[in-house]
Amino acid sequence: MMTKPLVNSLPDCPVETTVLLLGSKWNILILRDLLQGPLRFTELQRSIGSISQKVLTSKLREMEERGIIHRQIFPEVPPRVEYSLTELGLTLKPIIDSMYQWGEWYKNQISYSTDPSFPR
Amino acid sequence: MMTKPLVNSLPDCPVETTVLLLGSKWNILILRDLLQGPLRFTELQRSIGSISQKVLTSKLREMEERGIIHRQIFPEVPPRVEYSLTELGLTLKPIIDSMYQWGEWYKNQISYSTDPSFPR
DNA sequence: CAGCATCCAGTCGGATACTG
DNA sequence: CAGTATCCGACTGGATGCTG
Repeated sequence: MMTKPLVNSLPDCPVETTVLLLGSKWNILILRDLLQGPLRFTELQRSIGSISQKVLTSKLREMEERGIIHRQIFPEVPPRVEYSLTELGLTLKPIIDSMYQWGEWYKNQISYSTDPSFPR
Repeated sequence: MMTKPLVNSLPDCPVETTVLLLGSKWNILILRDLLQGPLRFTELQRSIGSISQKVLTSKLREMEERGIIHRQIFPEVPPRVEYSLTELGLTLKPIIDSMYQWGEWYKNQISYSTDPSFPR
């Protein structure tokens, strides 16, 4: 299951390690979408919403190298490629979940506090 | 407690909202360190380890604007400034915790799998 | 469809010098 | 100590055109 590590020597701090492996905001959004199940390239691009083809490709390659996602090629015409999470990728679910929960809570706070009928 | 929102309209997706508010890797490391208690500017810079003064300043201002951290100035000579988490900042703890746990687990996996005596 | 190659603007972030 | 100001190189990421 485990492929090559991110760098030769990981940071001492576990949080820093995680941040390093997660990478950018794009990687997190890809992760979020693939947690719902496998997706094709174009589907992923659409579900993320605003990512360019070039960036999506490079982030997918990066995550594949790190053993987070799996790339399945179906030799058809037209070509079909499906991306899915590896076992390792799935282990990141709790992090995405905690982000989801916080984001939901935060958005509620915001909408309450900007609601004119918000109690004082 | 709640200050001005990050943007006028937050993304629909809670995960994306969280990612946006967290910002960069630097913000996360600042958060990690301030979860241990208030720190002065130089202490923070040292505990993060490799951040330049310019970046640290800008990230602190950004997080202050978003209501995540509090900046306390003590009118002394030499000047003293302490940074701490706000109530809102503290609510992010579960996210950092989940990152910590995952990172720790991951580092263990790596070290086992590269250990020559790793059982087959 | 799922890319790769190229160009190019904008941002990030380090280094350095200076200040209340 | 805790910054601000400036310069500048490196990286990020969008747009466009082409391909198996």
